Amino acid sequence: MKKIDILKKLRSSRLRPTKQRVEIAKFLFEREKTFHFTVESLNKLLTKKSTSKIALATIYNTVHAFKAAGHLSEVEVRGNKTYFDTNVSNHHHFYDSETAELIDIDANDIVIQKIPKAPNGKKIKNVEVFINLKN
Amino acid sequence: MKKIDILKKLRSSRLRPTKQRVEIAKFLFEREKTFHFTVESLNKLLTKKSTSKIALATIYNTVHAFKAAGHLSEVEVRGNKTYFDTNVSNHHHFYDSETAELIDIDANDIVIQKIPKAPNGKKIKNVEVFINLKN
DNA sequence: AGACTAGTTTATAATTATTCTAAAGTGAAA
DNA sequence: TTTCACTTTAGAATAATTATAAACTAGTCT
Ligand SMILES: [Mn+2]
Ligand SMILES: [Mn+2]
Ligand SMILES: [Zn+2]
Ligand SMILES: [Zn+2]
Repeated sequence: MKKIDILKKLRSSRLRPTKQRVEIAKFLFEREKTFHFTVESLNKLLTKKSTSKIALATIYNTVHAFKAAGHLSEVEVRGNKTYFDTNVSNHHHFYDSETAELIDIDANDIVIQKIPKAPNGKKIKNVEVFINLKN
Repeated sequence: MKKIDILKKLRSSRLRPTKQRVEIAKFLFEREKTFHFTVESLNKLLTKKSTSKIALATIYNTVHAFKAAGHLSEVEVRGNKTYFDTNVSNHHHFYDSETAELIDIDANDIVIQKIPKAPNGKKIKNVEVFINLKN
């Protein structure tokens, strides 16, 4: 994804392409593979990479704005930190608790044969599978 | 589960059956159905139910001790609070984000037909399925 | 360009969940 | 009963996140 696309991406979701947002968006979206991160880890990586430092509150704001715009998804894993995911399609995860690392599993690589019906008055929104790993 | 069993349960895991532990254990384990809770919700329910109040730190200590002893499991759900579960067998969950409620799904009620193999050098510890609900 | 304004960033304070500390209390072994 | 390792407790500390409010800025309007 090139810079012009980053600007389009931001503008199309009514997010002003500020210096900070562009820098964060480039870091997050200009890559081939899915990126899983916490606000803390993103902050560290951005600090290392760039000269201008972005306030932690801005990283929180930006990540939440990107999530609200559908550019990021939130992943639930064990622990008290919130994980985000640049892969916003329906997919699953390996979770390696040794390294606290997530690895994507394509939705097609897991086939569920039997599934219970939703409780009365409720519908199934989506199904998430976590495969916990050990050594 | 009767009181005598509670005492056995505690003693068998080398946990002294103190007044607080017995009270919490009775509240958690003397019930038919699975109970899902956070430390905060447990604290509120215990405060409402009982006359003697138990310190929050004790509830944290006790819940962690019960978990370490295998009497409780921890469930990962969206949100920043840790959820615990009196069902320690391998099972799955519905998650109702409207009510922040978990509902058990028996392991046999979900059959997975196709599953990817674990990354190199890793093994599959277990598979957890979350079925997110909507109205 | 210059002024305007709503949206944004930032440092800092506040909040929430959880863990730590260390002093007082207690179960149970001897 | 005495003893002591284990437990409880109030309160402090830490960690993650959100709120506040003042300063800044992108885009619009002349
Ligand atoms: Mn969580
Ligand atoms: Mn937290
Ligand atoms: Zn992912
Ligand atoms: Zn359960």
